[in-house]
Amino acid sequence: MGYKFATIQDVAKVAGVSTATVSRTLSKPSVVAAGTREAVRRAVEETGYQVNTTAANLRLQRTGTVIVLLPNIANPFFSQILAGLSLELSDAKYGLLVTDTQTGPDPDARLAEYLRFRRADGILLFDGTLSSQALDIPGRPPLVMVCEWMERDVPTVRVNNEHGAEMAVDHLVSLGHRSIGHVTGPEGNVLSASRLAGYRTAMERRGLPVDERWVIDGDYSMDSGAAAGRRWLTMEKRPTALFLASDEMALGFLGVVQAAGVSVPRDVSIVGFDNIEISQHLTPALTTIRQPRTEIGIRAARKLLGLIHTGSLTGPSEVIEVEFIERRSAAPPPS
Amino acid sequence: MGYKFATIQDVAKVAGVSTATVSRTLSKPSVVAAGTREAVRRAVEETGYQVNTTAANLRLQRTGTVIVLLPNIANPFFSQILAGLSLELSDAKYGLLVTDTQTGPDPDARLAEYLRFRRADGILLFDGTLSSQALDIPGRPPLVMVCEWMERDVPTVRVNNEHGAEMAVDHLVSLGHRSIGHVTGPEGNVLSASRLAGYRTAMERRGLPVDERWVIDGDYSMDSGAAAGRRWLTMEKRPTALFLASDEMALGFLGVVQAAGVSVPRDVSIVGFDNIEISQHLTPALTTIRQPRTEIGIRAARKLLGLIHTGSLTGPSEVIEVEFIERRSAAPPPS
DNA sequence: CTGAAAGCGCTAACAT
DNA sequence: ATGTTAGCGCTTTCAG
Repeated sequence: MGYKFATIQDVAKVAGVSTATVSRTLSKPSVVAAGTREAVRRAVEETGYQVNTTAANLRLQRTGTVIVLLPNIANPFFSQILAGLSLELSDAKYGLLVTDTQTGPDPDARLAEYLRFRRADGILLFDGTLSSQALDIPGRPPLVMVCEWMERDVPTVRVNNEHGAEMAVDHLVSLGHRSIGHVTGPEGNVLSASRLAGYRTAMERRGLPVDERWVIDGDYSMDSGAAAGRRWLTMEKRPTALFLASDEMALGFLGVVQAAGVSVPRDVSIVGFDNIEISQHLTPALTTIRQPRTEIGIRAARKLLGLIHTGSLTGPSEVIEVEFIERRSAAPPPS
Repeated sequence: MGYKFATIQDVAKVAGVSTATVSRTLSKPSVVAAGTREAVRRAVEETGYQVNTTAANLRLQRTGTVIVLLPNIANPFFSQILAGLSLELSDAKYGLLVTDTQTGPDPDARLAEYLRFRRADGILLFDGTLSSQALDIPGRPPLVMVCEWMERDVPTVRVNNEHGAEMAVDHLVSLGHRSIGHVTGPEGNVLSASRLAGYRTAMERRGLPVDERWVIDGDYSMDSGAAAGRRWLTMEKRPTALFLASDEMALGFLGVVQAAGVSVPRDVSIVGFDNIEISQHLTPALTTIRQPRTEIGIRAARKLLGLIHTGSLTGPSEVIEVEFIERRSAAPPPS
């Protein structure tokens, strides 16, 4: 505190020019004479001048920051996406304001509140539980939904969940499985729904019946995966393979059935979704569907920057492809 | 874009008072008459006024944001700390500007660059590789080092690593182990050093010799844990137990030795450090040392807010206690 | 090519 | 208790 930063005035004085010239030299060097430019450059050096972003932003009627609304900051799934975002946004000189919708009031109120006292130039929304009308705020900045989506013309960056699910099931089928179960994500979630849809589509396409008892409710968490494992153990007619809608659930499942003396993949095959970091280190290493998280972050950031630039609130959506990763948790069914 | 936000002038006009009164009503309501206060309140409602933080910050000579410098945003270990930070800082109406030191130039340059064009009111530093002189920037805001620390009077919030290591080793000793190995964190890191020191202290205190071949280099990653596992498998005189400086390494270790047909904890006992989320779901569930991450975040945020408030750059450091968590990966040695 | 000057929206002396 | 006013530091017309 108490330290006085050099201002553009100081630079102007030292360089013997006006503040306008200093400002121009810094933002559009081409329009000032080479000699002046050089004098300003020296003065900047001498004074140690650093632009005051707050003042510039006030003048330019912008904030220089982008808000990221996450359902839960603590979820590691988001951290890598965040890395991608950060990369792209800091290149564009935007700050990343991270907050989560879990603490405090509901997402709608949260978004409104956040917009209230901290205007941002753009919003990246990872929370699918936000209601459609929460977006009808006059003067709201452009927004991109990431991973989630809603019934509304909101620009979205997401992953091809259906295709991922189909690849998972196809793999199991090609190994010879005919009774294939599915552990779902939380109900009412578009991601869960599309993974489930992909599962059904693939089964149908291969002419395989789906026994509804094989479709087990989950919520992406390890605990729900463990519960699914206990459920599977008590079934009288167990499916020989399962596609689980998240790696975390696969982990929970694996722990429970292995503890019960079941061998994976000898006795049961499993395929997860996400390719979280631990998956490759499990025993057996988990066969899964990779979501390119850093790329999701980068693409989302670019899309938002584009909207900010053009000042538009709507735009096309992007679907990013997923990748099937074969490891050791799926094998032919026991004969 | 194009949308015009209500300003304090608009509110003043509607309420029939001056802008100063509006401002006062909003920040120090007690000093304005009840009637006026009510009129302003109504005018705010009517106009939909929201304070422009940028303007307020410019006027108040502050930025309203805190920078968080992480070595690697994508590391899930930090995400929960981030959640704690976010909680505390958003209560205090501070924004959280997250960036990582891994992308781009070295941490020193990174810090300098960040301070240059985006002044913050405070810094939370999680990167121990920053050099001491990088902090000697005139006018630099207060800074708190989190988890890491350095030879310098910088306020720090960290965890009692020595004690955690000692508890881990003590537990193994009390189970009857006498040959106990250690897999270290990366070299030159204060955390690694203090966990190693705790290990040596505990061994010495119990009168147990440390065979230097039992001290295996690691770097916290699963891969290095797996390497340690392979190393352990080839030893002619294997230690019956290991304390690993991170849960991730314990995971890697576990995968490798289990794949080789070794049973944990029957054939070898292991204790990790961190209590990452998966640890409780492993088979066997991992005995470990818990770091209270949310609390670390909260305490760090509070300390920084305190410094910002008092305008001081130095202050006492805090050490947060860790907790021993007994699960199933450690048992008496094979007889 | 450069300078003068207005003004972004707000807060805090200072005056009443 | 309230109003007047200066000014935070910057960018950008508009003149010259």
